[in-house]
Amino acid sequence: MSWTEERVEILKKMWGEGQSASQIAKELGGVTRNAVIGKVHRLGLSNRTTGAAAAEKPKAEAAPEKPKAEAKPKPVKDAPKPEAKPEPVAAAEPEPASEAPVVPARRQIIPAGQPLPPQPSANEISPEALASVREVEKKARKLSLMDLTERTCKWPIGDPATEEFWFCGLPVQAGKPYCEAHVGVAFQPMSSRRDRRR
DNA sequence: CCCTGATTCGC
DNA sequence: GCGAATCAGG
Repeated sequence: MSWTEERVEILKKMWGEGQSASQIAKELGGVTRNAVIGKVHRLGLSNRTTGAAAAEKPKAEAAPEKPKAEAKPKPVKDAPKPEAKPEPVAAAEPEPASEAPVVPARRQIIPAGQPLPPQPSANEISPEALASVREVEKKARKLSLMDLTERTCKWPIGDPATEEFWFCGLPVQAGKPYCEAHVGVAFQPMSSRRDRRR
């Protein structure tokens, strides 16, 4: 495979979207992530960070010193990875944009945007699934956030505010973000939409 | 061990 | 220009 304009366009687009080199390579096919990264660099569109420092590396090269790699200024902060998430946010306020003259005595608004983990609300989940979940949690690999990958169950266990918190980490079910047991409770049969009495 | 990007260097 | 090998790191 060669870098046709078309393929380069895809590369640029995906890289711009924050896709990883491996993902791009997968998409393009016929190339490895190394090839993608190499191309990215040759195209000069590496630093994906926003206001990344541009000018740098005033490194002087003249001394026949050791070709040992040194000085690797990498201010690149980890960009938030938009992984597959249950998208919690929903309410979209038009916001008249008019500023409030006086701050209300109290704010009754609870800070929204809570990435509340999809905890199994003790709803009507098949007792079977619940059982397997409890079982699975015993076997959880107890992975930290860093250890999560595309193929590790991302089901949170415990309270994030305590030491008692980790992720399941078992092998995920193809495609899904969770292991089989957790997929069972995460994606409900769509039947339990009991209308709440009001 | 899984993954990420960065760099080097023979081709 | 290309990309495998390697490096450095989460």
